[in-house]
Amino acid sequence: MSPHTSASLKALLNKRGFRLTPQRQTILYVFQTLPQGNHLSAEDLHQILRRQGERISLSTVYRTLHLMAYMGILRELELAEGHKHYELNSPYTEHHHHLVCVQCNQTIEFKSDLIDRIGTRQAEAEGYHLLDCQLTIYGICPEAMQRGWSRTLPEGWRCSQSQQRLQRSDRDSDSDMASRG
Amino acid sequence: MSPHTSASLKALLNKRGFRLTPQRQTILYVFQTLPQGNHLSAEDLHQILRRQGERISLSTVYRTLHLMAYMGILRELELAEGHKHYELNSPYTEHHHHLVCVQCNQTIEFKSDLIDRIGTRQAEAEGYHLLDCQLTIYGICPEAMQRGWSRTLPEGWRCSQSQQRLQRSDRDSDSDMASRG
DNA sequence: CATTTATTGAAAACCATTTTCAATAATTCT
DNA sequence: AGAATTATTGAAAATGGTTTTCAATAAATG
Ligand SMILES: [Mn+2]
Ligand SMILES: [Mn+2]
Ligand SMILES: [Zn+2]
Ligand SMILES: [Zn+2]
Repeated sequence: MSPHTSASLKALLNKRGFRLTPQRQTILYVFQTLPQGNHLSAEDLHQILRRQGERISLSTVYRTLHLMAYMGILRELELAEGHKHYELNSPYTEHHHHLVCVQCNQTIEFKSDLIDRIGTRQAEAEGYHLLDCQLTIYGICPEAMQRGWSRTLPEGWRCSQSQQRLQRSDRDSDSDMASRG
Repeated sequence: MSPHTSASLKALLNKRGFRLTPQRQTILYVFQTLPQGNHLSAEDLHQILRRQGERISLSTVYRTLHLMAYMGILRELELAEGHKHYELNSPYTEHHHHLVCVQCNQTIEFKSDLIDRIGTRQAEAEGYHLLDCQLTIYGICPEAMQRGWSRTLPEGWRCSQSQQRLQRSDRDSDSDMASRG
């Protein structure tokens, strides 16, 4: 599907009583020209904007992200600890899922119609109006493992979600765990 | 698989240099006796504890949640805006996924070996050490829709993530959007 | 062009979570 | 068992991402 033009964005906004502002146009443009596979936090976006000479306040960045996620233009993702990430939503970008390293936050995208179908079916089955479905796989990337990241999980464990940030006292055995995401 | 006893928990902790404390035992017990399908935030857990007469500080609650998630005893979930939720992890609870209403936060669990298999395969394919994979489906529950929650997404849209909390000014058309998760 | 009212930026407020630090207590070591 | 070691705790302060406030500005509408 074709990306939004100023006109189509304006129409979309006005239809709901919102207004087209230069700030919103600029922010959408950042996402539209962002290489596939990039995911921006509010702070990321704010940095990019000021690097481009735009002077859009952080408040407006947050407000615009919310607005566009609400309108379905952006998709909100929980990829890292502490802050959300955003990307263009389908159908402007193909719907996909994420595999993310809890150590270094490297993120790999992958598609799966099967998962999308399961998500759709499940929502239907419960009478829900589907908004989004995202399979997020958490793991440790090969590089992080080489870098000495070990996790001996209790025997029998099949799937266990990791956590950064334990107490300071963990420097010995799991030294890099204390690092911030 | 059998749940943790004080002894097995102690062994698990000591193996990594952690210690068994009454607080940790108590917190694990709360999760073990929690009805399937319940998901606790740090604050939830803290409330339950003090209702039970236990006087465990909120700091310790947070620390214990992190520790147990790190050890794979608990699973960390992103079900609502603003705070994480925790539940017993597999294999003590069967691995499953979630369908959640972005309006009222009602959460429905469902199993899917197919998804688990896709997650496992995908992690393997990239050489990742798998920690967890969770399909989270966001939608609007039937009750919320009846309650007048509408969302006309742009035509062609297939999957779009919703957002609470827009500007104050949205009271008119989407009045209940401003409510907190 | 005038009117209405959504939007913006700057600063302050918020609030879930984390950290600090001194006191306490679980483990380990005689 | 008792002493030594050091992980853990609670209370309070700090943090940091996000939200709100509010007066000024500027889209939209007619
Ligand atoms: Mn993506
Ligand atoms: Mn669950
Ligand atoms: Zn990594
Ligand atoms: Zn609902």
